[in-house]
Amino acid sequence: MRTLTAKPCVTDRARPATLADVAREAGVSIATVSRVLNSKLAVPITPETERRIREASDRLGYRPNAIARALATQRTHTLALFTDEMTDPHFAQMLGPVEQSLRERGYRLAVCSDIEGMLAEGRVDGAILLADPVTGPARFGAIGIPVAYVWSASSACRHCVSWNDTDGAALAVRHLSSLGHARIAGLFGDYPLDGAPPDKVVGFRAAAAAPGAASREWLGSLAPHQFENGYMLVRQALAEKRDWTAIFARNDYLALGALRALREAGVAVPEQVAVVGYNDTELARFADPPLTSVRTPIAECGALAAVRLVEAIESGSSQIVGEELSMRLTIRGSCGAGRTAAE
Amino acid sequence: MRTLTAKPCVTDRARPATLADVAREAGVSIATVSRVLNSKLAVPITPETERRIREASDRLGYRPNAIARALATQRTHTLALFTDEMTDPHFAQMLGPVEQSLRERGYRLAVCSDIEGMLAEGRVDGAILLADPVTGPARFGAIGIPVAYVWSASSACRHCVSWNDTDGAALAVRHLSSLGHARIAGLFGDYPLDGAPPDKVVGFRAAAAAPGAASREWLGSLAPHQFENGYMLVRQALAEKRDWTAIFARNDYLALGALRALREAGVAVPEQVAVVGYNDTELARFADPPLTSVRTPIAECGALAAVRLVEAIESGSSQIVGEELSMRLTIRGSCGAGRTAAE
DNA sequence: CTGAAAGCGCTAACAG
DNA sequence: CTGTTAGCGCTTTCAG
Repeated sequence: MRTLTAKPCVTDRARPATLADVAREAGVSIATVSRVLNSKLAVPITPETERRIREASDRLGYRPNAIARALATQRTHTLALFTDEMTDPHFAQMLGPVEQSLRERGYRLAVCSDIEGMLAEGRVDGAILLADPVTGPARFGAIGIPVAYVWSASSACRHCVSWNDTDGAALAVRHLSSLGHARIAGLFGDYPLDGAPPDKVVGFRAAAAAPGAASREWLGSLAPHQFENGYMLVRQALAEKRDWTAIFARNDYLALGALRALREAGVAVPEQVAVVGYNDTELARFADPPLTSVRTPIAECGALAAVRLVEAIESGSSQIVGEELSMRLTIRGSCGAGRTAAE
Repeated sequence: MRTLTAKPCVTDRARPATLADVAREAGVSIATVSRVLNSKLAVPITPETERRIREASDRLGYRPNAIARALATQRTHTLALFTDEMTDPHFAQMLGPVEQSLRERGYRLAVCSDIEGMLAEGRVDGAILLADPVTGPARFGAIGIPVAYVWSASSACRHCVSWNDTDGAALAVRHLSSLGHARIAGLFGDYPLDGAPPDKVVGFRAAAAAPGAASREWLGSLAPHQFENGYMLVRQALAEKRDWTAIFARNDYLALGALRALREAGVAVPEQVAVVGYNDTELARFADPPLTSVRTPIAECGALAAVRLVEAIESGSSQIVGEELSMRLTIRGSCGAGRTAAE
């Protein structure tokens, strides 16, 4: 019985073949084998020698040992991906693209929720950090390897491939305005009130401050989970006078909670109240009505960060050049676009 | 200004301190440093020597180089996690637990959608494969390192930490039966009709074949995406006589599509038709009505696979001992439990 | 064009 | 109790 993989593996001993094995088999030195098999052939090689080596290599099923190579070259061809939110659907959007982007360039991906260690242990050549580039350095310490932050940034910053939540919120609000909504509620739920307000709040306020507009914000934590919290906050708001016609939610969970509260109260979406969410997760797509949601370019940012990091590493520079990718709005049923003349 | 991380890093040179640096600084041999810092102190050390070494180590901010250690010990302390479905919410359930489980044991996680290479390059000590243990070996070839499959298996198999989709489907159907449903539809959508039917279909058929019961199956691909397909299939079924009172869907996407079609047709869930999904993803939790869904223990399987793999690696055995974890049903509103006397 | 030899940073006998 | 000495498997001068 043959195995179905291509790799011939005549020698079935446990230990995989090494350069020395191939060299012995081909009757040449280990240096020559290394040149033929791994260097870019900057050095000329006799065709006959090369043939013998390749044959021997195939026969033994030789595969270079990445660890040994890494030790010799001081390059692991591995990047770390750090996040606190391993199970967040927003994060899930980027994992695949990052891994693929790296693989295409001959790199591998190590994911970790504990970046300290990883970085100092020489296991990776660089790191993609899903973390705030402002507070990150204090948290991760001086990192000896190139890093790329992937995060929302109000202004493009040097090591960061970013999107802009201020823009994102404004995009949503302007869209609602263009649909005729003048009284828009911001559903923000719970966030630390000390310190500067989050970007989304800033963007919301700026865009909702248009002439003739009246905005309000729903804050606080009525329930531990975002969905329930959104539900409770909107329910509470519905108990009062409904002098608002649209809701902008800080994320899809809150928006879904709002949708639930509205339906329960018999308020039609989008006819009576329009709703826009944030992050454009799968939840938005399958909500009923389908949720219009602000789409962050997190996947594209991740892939771009990966590319930039590889470039930086291979060019020997210790910093990546940042870039801000633009936000988009995924329009579905919950905002009522397509039902009015506007936009 | 001080950095906020604990690691003192007095020497700000680019290259991190090595064992040799510490040895020189402490005036001892490199072997002694290695003993003090890394071995389990099986060998007794003079307290004074140890103190000097630890001081020197701290002063230089020494961190052992994982690559060099891996080369010397032939152990990378890294496991690979392979999956084809990097962005699947079902997969997302396991990523966090696996990473954490490994981290607690001093291992790291490399995710990859291309396992070949990874395995042969000596980068990892073992691999968790989200793949069918029956077809996997042919696909991945003879793998030289311990692997743990994580998958649904009809019968417990040696290298597999599994759950059982046959049981899962039966669990859902029996639950519906216990609620009084005798005519249950299986919403399976598209699956290859050559070869043996999928476990869920088998489980459905077995459980739905109870005396007095009448089951039917909705198959086919009316739309490319599962959600739309579920929607279309149910819509089509609704156009005919509705002689069924419950739907068991092969996954949450299909179930959500069903929910949409039912609502659109004015059929009340769960009053007129009960619906049960599969995988218990976030989508189920936030559906309206909240979707009762079969919960696979994929996260627990992943974590257990990680543990077993570490055990196998550290005990030198090349195979893990498999185990089957049991299925559960997460009961929410869509099945109508709690509204009837039954169960 | 090819081989010998010196590491990469660390571990693990083996002496002393 | 501590130091010396081989490697782990590969890359990379430097000779020839």
